[in-house]
Amino acid sequence: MLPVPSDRAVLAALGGAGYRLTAPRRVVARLIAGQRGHFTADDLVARSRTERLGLGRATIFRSLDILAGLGVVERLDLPTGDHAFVGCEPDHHHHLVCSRCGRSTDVEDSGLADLVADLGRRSGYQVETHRLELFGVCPDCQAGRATLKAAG
Amino acid sequence: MLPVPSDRAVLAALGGAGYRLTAPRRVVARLIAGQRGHFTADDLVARSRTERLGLGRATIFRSLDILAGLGVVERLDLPTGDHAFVGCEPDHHHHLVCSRCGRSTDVEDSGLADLVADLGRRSGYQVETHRLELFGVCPDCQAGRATLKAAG
DNA sequence: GGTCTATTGAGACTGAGTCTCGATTGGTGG
DNA sequence: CCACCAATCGAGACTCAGTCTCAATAGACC
Repeated sequence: MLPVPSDRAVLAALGGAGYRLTAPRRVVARLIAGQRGHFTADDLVARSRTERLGLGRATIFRSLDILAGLGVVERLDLPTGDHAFVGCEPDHHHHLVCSRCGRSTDVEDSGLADLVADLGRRSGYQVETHRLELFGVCPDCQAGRATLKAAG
Repeated sequence: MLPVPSDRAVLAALGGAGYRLTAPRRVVARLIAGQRGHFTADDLVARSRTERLGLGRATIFRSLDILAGLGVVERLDLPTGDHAFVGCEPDHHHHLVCSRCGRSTDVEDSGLADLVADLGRRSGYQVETHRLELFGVCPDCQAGRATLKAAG
């Protein structure tokens, strides 16, 4: 149940939206598919450098921008203040992020929608968007089966 | 019901925690107390400059750091990705932020704690912290009584 | 294969936030 | 009221994420 999209899924999303399937974008897709948990733009830049993939800094940021727009990855604000991304399914949901290994799990809205509607009603605000982020320790890490953040 | 702490409250929090009540910190307290909605560190830097308050950049960042630690202000991640702060009461709660005027309202946990506990139970995660941010249009702005973000 | 336009990469640039370090000052004891 | 000393300050250098520009490149479609 890893929320990591395959590189094919990433490319399909790009193609479906009318973006060109360029060589650099294929590489980015592969990098994202290789991420187990959340990752920063700079993680990808670093991998691109160490693995001599030849991706430009700007290209990585641009690609992530597009993919975030398509909902293939989602922006995440870590408690540290860092900006990160996670690969995910493109519908509205929230993230439960492991503070140890970085792996994240999608969480469906369940009762939250009601709660948000209720808060809106009581406050008089016309709520447009909301964001719920949960941070904790995943079952594997609790069990000591610590899966490292580093990906293949 | 503005969640803006008075400058006295800010100073009391500092003093109570053993921090010195220096002249620059009094100025920062006054600036924060004068903010109606959320504000960035740079907003304060800018006001300090235009009003010739003589605050150093580092001092403002340091003060905000301390105050965030004390719970007098809270860090906020705007949907734009910017980092901002809001003055607030120092207990656990969440923010409902007006996307038009920037004013924010504290929201108590109500049903959220249960929801979070439930999500934790179902996912197997041991949830440590969570963050809920709501963005929408406040009653005043809906009514056209647009209160500008700029403060006194 | 040729064309046309989206895309790319290098690198300059911006702006937030941090760090250093000598100068200053609040708070306390005398 | 004054002196003392650690906490704090400000200036400015620095770092690092993210953006922008622009000439060169390369998908997609014919």
